Amino acid sequence: MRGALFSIGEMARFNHVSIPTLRLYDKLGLLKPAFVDPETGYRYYSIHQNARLDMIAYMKELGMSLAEIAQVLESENLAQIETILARKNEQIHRQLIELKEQHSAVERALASIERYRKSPLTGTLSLEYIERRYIWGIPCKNNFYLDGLDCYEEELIELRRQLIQRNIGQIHSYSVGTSILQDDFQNLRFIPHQVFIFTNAENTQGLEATLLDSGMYACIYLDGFDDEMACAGRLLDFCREHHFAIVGDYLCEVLTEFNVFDNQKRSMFLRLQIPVSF
Amino acid sequence: MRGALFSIGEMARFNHVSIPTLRLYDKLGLLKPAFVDPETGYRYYSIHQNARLDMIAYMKELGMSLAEIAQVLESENLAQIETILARKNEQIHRQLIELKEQHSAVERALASIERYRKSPLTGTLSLEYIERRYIWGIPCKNNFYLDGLDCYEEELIELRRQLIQRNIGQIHSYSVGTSILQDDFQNLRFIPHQVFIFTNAENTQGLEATLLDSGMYACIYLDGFDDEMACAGRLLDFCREHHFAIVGDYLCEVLTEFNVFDNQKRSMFLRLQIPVSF
DNA sequence: TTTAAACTCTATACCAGCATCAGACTTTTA
DNA sequence: TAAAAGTCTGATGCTGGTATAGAGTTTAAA
Repeated sequence: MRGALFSIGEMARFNHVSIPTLRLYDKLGLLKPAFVDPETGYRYYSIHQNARLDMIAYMKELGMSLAEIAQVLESENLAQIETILARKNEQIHRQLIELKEQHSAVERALASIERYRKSPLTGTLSLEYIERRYIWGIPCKNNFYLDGLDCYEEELIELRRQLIQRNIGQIHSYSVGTSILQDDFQNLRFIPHQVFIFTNAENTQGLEATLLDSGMYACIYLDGFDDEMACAGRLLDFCREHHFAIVGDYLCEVLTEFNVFDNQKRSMFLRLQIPVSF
Repeated sequence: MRGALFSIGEMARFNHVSIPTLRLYDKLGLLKPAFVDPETGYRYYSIHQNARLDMIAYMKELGMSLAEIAQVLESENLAQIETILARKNEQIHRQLIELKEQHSAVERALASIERYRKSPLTGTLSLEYIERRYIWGIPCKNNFYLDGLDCYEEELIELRRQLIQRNIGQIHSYSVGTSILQDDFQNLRFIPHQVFIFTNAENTQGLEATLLDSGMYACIYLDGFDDEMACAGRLLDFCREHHFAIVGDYLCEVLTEFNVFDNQKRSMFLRLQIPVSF
C-alpha cells in the first residue's frame, strides 16, 4: 500500500479517469493531491480521495459543469446543491425537448429523401387524395413569376423574419409553398398570393394557421421553378380535358430541397396542386 | 438591389446569423461569398446563396457538425446524406437514453437529499417494512471492520471495475451497501460478506441480481462508518429484547453520501438493517 | 467636398473538458 | 547500472462560434 498513497497513474486507473483529467482537477481545485513532492512536483493521492472523485463523477453525471462542481465543493452547502439540481432538472427537460425535435427532423429528412426517390418523374400528371393540412404564411409583395427567383428569395426572407418573430425558429423543419388565388389561376394570371409553410395543428403555438381540408387534387411533379408556369398550364389543361371543377387556390409545394449542390440557385422538387371536384 | 449583391452585414441580418459566423463558414468552405473585392477583401454575397445558408442551418438542426456539413456539401452525394442522417439518428437515440438516465439520476439525488432531511436522528431504532429490492455485488476480500476504511475503498474500486466491465458505468446512480451473513452477525462476528449496489429489475442487463424480498426489518440510522459496529450491536440487542427472529443477512445501506465536504474521508448516512419475523 | 458614422477587414483570444503532443526529469524494474 | 515506464510543465488543438483590437472602407449627412 506504500503508505496508502498512489501515483497519478494508479489513481487514474482506479477511478477510470485520465491522467490529464486529474491534473486538470488539481489545477481547478476540484481535487488537490494529498501530497505533492516539493522537489519533483509528483502528485500523490490518498485512497480516501476516491470518495471525492466519486462525487465529482456523480455531479458530472448530473450534467453539472466543472465550475459548478467546484462551487459546490467549495461552498459545502447542501441547499445550494438542491438549487443546482433543480436548475439542472429544468435544463435536462429543455434538452430532452430539443433532442426530440431533432429526432423528428431527422426522421422527416430521411422520409423526404425516400419520398424523392419514389416520386414520379418530372412532368407526371396525377389525381391524388391529399389529407388535411394547415398552412401559415404571408402575402406576397413581389411577383417572382415575372421578376425571377430573387424576388422569391426576398419573400422567403420576410417569411423567415416573421416566423422568428413568432418564435418559430426552425423553418427548415417545415416545407414551404406558394399559392395563387383560384380566380387568377383559372385565367392563367400568375400573381403570387401567399408564401407559407405547411404545419400541423400541434405546433401552431400562436399562429392562426389556415386549414386546407382533405380532398382530391390534380397534381403535377417537376424539379425546379423554371418550368413552373409551363407545368401549371399543363395542369390546367389536364383539369379542363377531364372536366374537373376547380374548387380552390393553386398551390406549389416544395417537396424536397436540394440546394446542397448548387450555390447559385435553389434546386427543388415540386408538386403543383389544384383542388378539384367532379 | 446593387446587382443583387449584399454586404456581409446585410447577409447576416437576412439569414439571422452573425457576421463572424459567415466569416467562419467562408474559412471552412461552407459558404464562399459570391464575390470578394480583391483590393479591400470585402465579402459580397448573392441572394441565391440564402439557399445554401438554409441548407447549412437545416443540417445543423439535424445535429450535424460543420465538418460533416462541409463533407456533404463537397461530396454532393445524396446517399451520403442518408448515411449521415442514419448515423445521426442512432446518436440522437443514445443521447436520449443518456439524458433520461441523467434525469432520473437528478431526481434520485433530490429524493436522496429530501430523504436525508426527513430521516430520523442518528442512533434511532425502528421497525420498518421495506419493499422488495434487488442487489448485485461481489464477495469481500478484506475485512474493513478490522482494517479500516482503506480496505473498504479497495472493495469499492473492485466493485466499480466489475461494473464497468459489465457496461454499468454509472455506479453513482445506485446506492451501495455491504452485508454480513446471518450466522456471523448473530454471533457478532464482523466479517464482511458482500459489497453491492441496489438496483431494480429493469436495469439489470446482463447482471444476475439477487432478489431481496419485501418484509419487516429492524433498522438503526447513523451517520458515518465509525460507529457501525457499536450500532449493529445495539440493533442486535434491540431484536433480542423484543424477541424478533432474525431471518436473513445483515445489511448496511448507504442512504446518502456527502463526500462533498471532506476530502479525507467518506461521510455517509447509513441505515443498518436486519430482516426479522415474529 | 469633407467629415463623421457605420461598416468591414484580419488576427487574436476565449469558452469546456479534456486529448495530445514535446522535452525534461524521476521512479521502477531487469 | 541501464533501460523502461512513469511523470512533470507548458503549449496546442478540438467545436462552433463570440468578442475583442486596430486598421481600413463605405455610406450618408453637412
